[in-house]
Amino acid sequence: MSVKVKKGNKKLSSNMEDYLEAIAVLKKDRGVARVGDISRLVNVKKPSVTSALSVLSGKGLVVHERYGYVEFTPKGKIIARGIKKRHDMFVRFLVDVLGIDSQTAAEDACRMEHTVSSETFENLTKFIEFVDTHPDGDRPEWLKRFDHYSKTGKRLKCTIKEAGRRAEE
Amino acid sequence: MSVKVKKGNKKLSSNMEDYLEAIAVLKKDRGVARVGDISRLVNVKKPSVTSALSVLSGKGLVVHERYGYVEFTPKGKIIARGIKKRHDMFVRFLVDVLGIDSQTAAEDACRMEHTVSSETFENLTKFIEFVDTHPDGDRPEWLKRFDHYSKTGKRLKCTIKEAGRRAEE
DNA sequence: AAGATTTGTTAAGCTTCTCTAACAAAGAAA
DNA sequence: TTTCTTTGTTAGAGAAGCTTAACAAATCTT
Repeated sequence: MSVKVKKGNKKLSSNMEDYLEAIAVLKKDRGVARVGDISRLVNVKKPSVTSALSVLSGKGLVVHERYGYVEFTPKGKIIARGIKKRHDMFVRFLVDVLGIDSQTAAEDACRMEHTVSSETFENLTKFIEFVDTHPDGDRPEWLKRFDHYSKTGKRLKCTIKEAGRRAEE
Repeated sequence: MSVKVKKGNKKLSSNMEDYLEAIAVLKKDRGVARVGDISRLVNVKKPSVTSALSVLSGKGLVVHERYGYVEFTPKGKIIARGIKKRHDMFVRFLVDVLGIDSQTAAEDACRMEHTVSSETFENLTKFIEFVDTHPDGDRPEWLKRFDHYSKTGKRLKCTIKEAGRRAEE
């Protein structure tokens, strides 16, 4: 016989993901997460936070007693960690590869992080790893070429060093 | 003295962008866009399309008379073109760079395309250009290295040709 | 042309998420 | 402790978008 209780096992909306993420950030930065801080971070009014918390609570992701701090359940903590991972990954891609300024990157990441399939997430992660763990020097040669292409619209046919020498002429 | 008519100049919601995009696709593929086809493409019921069309109509982006085909206004056509550009660019990135299968890439692109800032869009466009207009051969050497890294988790320290030779051993 | 089928619209209602206004609890200060 | 201030909650309402059910127009068939 089937269970009647709402399981709340559906996928989270991106709004709810935002709340979870904000809570994670606050707990990390200040130790505790309070309604007012969440509302500031997510950029909504406090009543919206209260109602979001009751939703998340219903899904078994946070614990929140009236007028108290917000805590994660173990399940909530795991999900929040996953969200943060995706977020950071996007920021890294936008900043490290595309050269977006970190302010804009953070904003874009906040929106993009809710939309990717796990395939894309995985491959993008690998891509960033590939870039960031590059052996020779901080930044791969080809990315330096991209930087140049991005700035000037022109391809470098030679190495950066040669280009540097030329530029000095 | 200020105009009282609703100008409808606000930014489009991503839902409305989806409708515009669907209309563009249909007009391109079949010459005309009808409510039923749009509803299938966007994956909503027909009444949702009808009401979306009245919104888009109110914003001066489409023309739609009862029981008739849907047409773009000049303004609508321009906007739809922009949306399609972003969409295609994402698909190219996901497929050409990350190696996502085109089915998943299309789905992801549909969601991601609504979320990027113009900075990110521009830089991502440049990045794709940089990749796709690579001079020597179809695919840049470093991307081949990424493909390998992605598949095996191991970096190639040598050229692909050498790796190929090794693999044959 | 008459009826049957397909296609589109209207009406009404639900869900999610937001807001403002008003109130209640907690904490700080007197 | 009584009052003031800050913080949080409740209630009520509204925007967007979606759905189903019922109806109307258009099109196809014969």
